Amino acid sequence: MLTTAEAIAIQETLKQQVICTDQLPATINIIAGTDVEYDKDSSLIAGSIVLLHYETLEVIAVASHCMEVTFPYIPGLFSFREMPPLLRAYEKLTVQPDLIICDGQGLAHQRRFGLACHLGVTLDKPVIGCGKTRLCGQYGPLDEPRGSMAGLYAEDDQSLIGHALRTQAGINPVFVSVGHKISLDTATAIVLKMATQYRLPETTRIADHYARLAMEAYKEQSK
DNA sequence: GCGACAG
DNA sequence: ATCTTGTCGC
Repeated sequence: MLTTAEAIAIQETLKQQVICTDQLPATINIIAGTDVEYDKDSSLIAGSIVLLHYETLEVIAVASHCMEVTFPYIPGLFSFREMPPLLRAYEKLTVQPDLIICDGQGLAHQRRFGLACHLGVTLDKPVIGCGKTRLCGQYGPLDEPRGSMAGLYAEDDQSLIGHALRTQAGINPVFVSVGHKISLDTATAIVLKMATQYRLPETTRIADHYARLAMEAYKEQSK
Protein backbone atom coordinates (compact mmCIF):
# COMPACT_ATOMS: atom_id res chain seq x y z
CA MET A 1 0.00 0.00 0.00
CA LEU A 2 0.92 3.63 -0.39
CA THR A 3 3.10 5.01 2.37
CA THR A 4 2.44 8.32 4.05
CA ALA A 5 5.53 9.84 2.46
CA GLU A 6 4.48 8.66 -0.98
CA ALA A 7 1.00 10.09 -0.54
CA ILE A 8 2.43 13.45 0.47
CA ALA A 9 4.75 13.40 -2.54
CA ILE A 10 1.76 12.80 -4.81
CA GLN A 11 -0.03 15.77 -3.26
CA GLU A 12 2.97 18.02 -3.75
CA THR A 13 3.11 17.03 -7.41
CA LEU A 14 -0.58 17.23 -8.23
CA LYS A 15 -1.21 20.50 -6.38
CA GLN A 16 0.59 22.31 -9.16
CA GLN A 17 -2.24 21.43 -11.52
CA VAL A 18 -4.96 23.07 -9.43
CA ILE A 19 -6.73 25.96 -11.16
CA CYS A 20 -8.21 28.58 -8.84
CA THR A 21 -10.13 30.63 -11.37
CA ASP A 22 -13.55 30.08 -12.93
CA GLN A 23 -13.33 27.62 -15.75
CA LEU A 24 -16.88 26.35 -15.73
CA PRO A 25 -19.43 26.07 -18.54
CA ALA A 26 -21.23 29.33 -19.33
CA THR A 27 -24.43 27.73 -18.07
CA ILE A 28 -24.51 25.23 -15.24
CA ASN A 29 -27.23 22.66 -15.82
CA ILE A 30 -26.15 19.73 -13.70
CA ILE A 31 -24.47 19.92 -10.31
CA ALA A 32 -23.16 16.90 -8.45
CA GLY A 33 -22.80 16.11 -4.78
CA THR A 34 -20.56 13.42 -3.27
CA ASP A 35 -20.38 11.72 0.09
CA VAL A 36 -18.90 8.59 1.61
CA GLU A 37 -20.54 6.39 4.22
CA TYR A 38 -18.62 4.22 6.67
CA ASP A 39 -19.93 0.98 8.12
CA LYS A 40 -19.99 0.84 11.88
CA ASP A 41 -18.81 -2.75 12.25
CA SER A 42 -16.73 -3.57 9.20
CA SER A 43 -14.18 -1.84 6.98
CA LEU A 44 -16.66 -1.18 4.17
CA ILE A 45 -17.08 2.26 2.69
CA ALA A 46 -19.68 3.37 0.17
CA GLY A 47 -19.25 6.42 -2.04
CA SER A 48 -22.12 8.10 -3.83
CA ILE A 49 -22.37 10.77 -6.48
CA VAL A 50 -25.73 12.37 -7.06
CA LEU A 51 -26.59 14.56 -10.06
CA LEU A 52 -29.12 17.36 -9.57
CA HIS A 53 -30.68 19.93 -11.86
CA TYR A 54 -28.90 23.12 -10.88
CA GLU A 55 -32.06 25.22 -10.64
CA THR A 56 -34.72 22.77 -9.48
CA LEU A 57 -32.51 20.44 -7.39
CA GLU A 58 -34.39 17.53 -8.93
CA VAL A 59 -32.39 14.29 -8.83
CA ILE A 60 -31.24 13.30 -12.32
CA ALA A 61 -29.01 10.33 -11.56
CA VAL A 62 -27.22 8.53 -8.75
CA ALA A 63 -24.16 6.27 -8.87
CA SER A 64 -22.63 4.46 -5.92
CA HIS A 65 -19.85 2.02 -5.16
CA CYS A 66 -19.17 0.00 -2.03
CA MET A 67 -15.77 -1.55 -1.23
CA GLU A 68 -13.23 -2.26 1.51
CA VAL A 69 -11.23 0.74 2.72
CA THR A 70 -7.74 0.87 1.27
CA PHE A 71 -6.15 3.64 3.31
CA PRO A 72 -6.38 4.72 6.98
CA TYR A 73 -7.82 8.01 8.13
CA ILE A 74 -4.98 10.47 8.47
CA PRO A 75 -5.84 14.19 8.67
CA GLY A 76 -4.30 15.69 5.54
CA LEU A 77 -4.41 12.43 3.58
CA PHE A 78 -8.15 12.08 3.62
CA SER A 79 -8.49 11.93 -0.16
CA PHE A 80 -6.51 8.69 -0.38
CA ARG A 81 -9.22 7.10 1.75
CA GLU A 82 -12.30 8.50 0.04
CA MET A 83 -11.23 8.83 -3.59
CA PRO A 84 -11.36 5.11 -4.54
CA PRO A 85 -15.11 4.58 -3.96
CA LEU A 86 -15.91 7.99 -5.42
CA LEU A 87 -13.96 7.35 -8.63
CA ARG A 88 -15.59 3.93 -9.03
CA ALA A 89 -19.00 5.51 -8.56
CA TYR A 90 -18.15 8.28 -11.01
CA GLU A 91 -17.28 5.71 -13.68
CA LYS A 92 -20.81 4.36 -13.45
CA LEU A 93 -22.39 7.67 -14.45
CA THR A 94 -23.77 7.89 -17.97
CA VAL A 95 -24.24 11.66 -17.75
CA GLN A 96 -21.57 14.06 -16.54
CA PRO A 97 -22.07 17.00 -14.15
CA ASP A 98 -20.94 20.54 -14.93
CA LEU A 99 -19.69 21.00 -11.39
CA ILE A 100 -19.17 18.93 -8.23
CA ILE A 101 -19.45 19.87 -4.56
CA CYS A 102 -17.64 17.42 -2.33
CA ASP A 103 -17.78 16.92 1.41
CA GLY A 104 -14.33 17.94 2.51
CA GLN A 105 -11.77 20.68 1.99
CA GLY A 106 -10.08 21.81 -1.17
CA LEU A 107 -7.31 24.39 -0.74
CA ALA A 108 -8.17 24.73 2.96
CA HIS A 109 -5.60 22.04 3.66
CA GLN A 110 -2.10 21.85 5.18
CA ARG A 111 -0.52 21.42 1.75
CA ARG A 112 -3.35 23.16 -0.15
CA PHE A 113 -4.50 19.87 -1.65
CA GLY A 114 -7.57 18.45 0.01
CA LEU A 115 -10.08 15.96 -1.36
CA ALA A 116 -11.81 18.55 -3.56
CA CYS A 117 -8.52 19.39 -5.31
CA HIS A 118 -7.54 15.75 -5.71
CA LEU A 119 -10.94 14.86 -7.18
CA GLY A 120 -10.96 17.93 -9.42
CA VAL A 121 -7.50 17.37 -10.86
CA THR A 122 -8.13 13.64 -11.30
CA LEU A 123 -11.43 14.11 -13.13
CA ASP A 124 -10.40 17.43 -14.69
CA LYS A 125 -13.72 18.89 -13.55
CA PRO A 126 -14.73 22.01 -11.60
CA VAL A 127 -14.98 20.99 -7.93
CA ILE A 128 -15.92 22.92 -4.79
CA GLY A 129 -14.72 21.85 -1.34
CA CYS A 130 -17.35 22.20 1.38
CA GLY A 131 -16.41 20.84 4.79
CA LYS A 132 -18.59 20.59 7.87
CA THR A 133 -15.68 21.35 10.16
CA ARG A 134 -12.36 23.12 9.87
CA LEU A 135 -9.14 21.29 9.10
CA CYS A 136 -6.77 24.23 9.27
CA GLY A 137 -6.80 28.00 8.98
CA GLN A 138 -8.18 30.76 11.18
CA TYR A 139 -11.15 33.05 10.73
CA GLY A 140 -12.50 36.09 12.51
CA PRO A 141 -15.94 37.09 13.76
CA LEU A 142 -18.87 35.91 11.70
CA ASP A 143 -22.21 37.74 11.63
CA GLU A 144 -25.37 35.83 12.36
CA PRO A 145 -27.47 36.28 9.18
CA ARG A 146 -27.57 33.67 6.42
CA GLY A 147 -24.91 34.50 3.83
CA SER A 148 -22.43 35.99 6.30
CA MET A 149 -18.85 34.94 5.65
CA ALA A 150 -15.34 35.35 7.02
CA GLY A 151 -12.03 34.65 5.32
CA LEU A 152 -10.19 31.50 6.37
CA TYR A 153 -6.47 32.26 6.56
CA ALA A 154 -3.66 29.71 6.64
CA GLU A 155 -1.59 29.65 9.83
CA ASP A 156 1.70 29.35 7.97
CA ASP A 157 1.61 32.10 5.34
CA GLN A 158 -1.63 33.91 6.19
CA SER A 159 -2.94 33.32 2.67
CA LEU A 160 -6.68 33.18 2.03
CA ILE A 161 -7.52 29.49 1.68
CA GLY A 162 -11.30 29.50 2.07
CA HIS A 163 -14.40 31.02 3.60
CA ALA A 164 -16.34 30.21 6.75
CA LEU A 165 -19.88 30.57 5.40
CA ARG A 166 -23.06 30.82 7.46
CA THR A 167 -25.65 29.06 5.32
CA GLN A 168 -28.47 29.53 7.85
CA ALA A 169 -28.92 32.25 10.47
CA GLY A 170 -27.47 31.37 13.84
CA ILE A 171 -26.16 27.97 12.73
CA ASN A 172 -22.49 26.92 12.66
CA PRO A 173 -20.78 27.81 9.37
CA VAL A 174 -19.52 25.43 6.71
CA PHE A 175 -16.02 25.77 5.24
CA VAL A 176 -15.85 26.49 1.53
CA SER A 177 -12.68 26.32 -0.51
CA VAL A 178 -11.50 25.96 -4.08
CA GLY A 179 -11.20 22.43 -5.37
CA HIS A 180 -10.43 22.95 -9.04
CA LYS A 181 -11.41 25.24 -11.93
CA ILE A 182 -13.46 27.63 -9.81
CA SER A 183 -12.81 30.81 -7.83
CA LEU A 184 -13.43 31.07 -4.10
CA ASP A 185 -16.13 33.69 -4.58
CA THR A 186 -18.03 31.64 -7.14
CA ALA A 187 -17.68 28.52 -5.00
CA THR A 188 -19.03 30.35 -1.97
CA ALA A 189 -22.01 31.78 -3.87
CA ILE A 190 -22.91 28.35 -5.22
CA VAL A 191 -22.71 26.63 -1.83
CA LEU A 192 -24.99 29.30 -0.39
CA LYS A 193 -27.41 28.87 -3.26
CA MET A 194 -27.50 25.09 -2.74
CA ALA A 195 -28.03 25.34 1.02
CA THR A 196 -31.68 26.19 0.56
CA GLN A 197 -33.09 24.96 3.83
CA TYR A 198 -30.41 23.35 5.95
CA ARG A 199 -26.85 23.97 7.04
CA LEU A 200 -25.35 21.74 4.34
CA PRO A 201 -25.89 22.13 0.59
CA GLU A 202 -28.59 19.85 -0.82
CA THR A 203 -25.97 18.14 -2.95
CA THR A 204 -24.19 16.88 0.15
CA ARG A 205 -27.39 15.98 2.01
CA ILE A 206 -28.77 13.96 -0.88
CA ALA A 207 -25.43 12.25 -1.59
CA ASP A 208 -25.24 11.32 2.09
CA HIS A 209 -28.68 9.75 1.85
CA TYR A 210 -27.79 7.64 -1.19
CA ALA A 211 -24.44 6.58 0.24
CA ARG A 212 -26.31 5.26 3.26
CA LEU A 213 -28.71 3.36 1.01
CA ALA A 214 -25.84 1.97 -1.05
CA MET A 215 -24.15 0.64 2.08
CA GLU A 216 -27.33 -1.02 3.29
CA ALA A 217 -28.00 -2.56 -0.12
CA TYR A 218 -24.46 -3.90 -0.42
CA LYS A 219 -24.54 -5.50 3.01
CA GLU A 220 -27.94 -7.01 2.32
CA GLN A 221 -26.92 -8.46 -1.04
CA SER A 222 -23.71 -9.98 0.33
CA LYS A 223 -25.63 -12.23 2.70
C1' DG B 1 6.75 18.22 24.30
C1' DC B 2 1.69 19.41 23.64
C1' DG B 3 -2.50 20.09 21.20
C1' DA B 4 -5.11 20.03 16.86
C1' DC B 5 -6.60 17.21 13.39
C1' DA B 6 -11.72 17.15 6.62
C1' DG B 7 -14.50 11.90 7.33
C1' DA C 1 -17.33 8.31 10.17
C1' DT C 2 -19.89 5.74 14.24
C1' DC C 3 -22.23 5.75 18.90
C1' DT C 4 -28.74 8.40 19.09
C1' DT C 5 -33.73 10.40 22.40
C1' DG C 6 -35.03 13.22 24.94
C1' DT C 7 -33.82 17.25 26.72
C1' DC C 8 -31.71 21.73 27.90
C1' DG C 9 -31.65 26.53 26.55
C1' DC C 10 -32.71 30.74 23.71
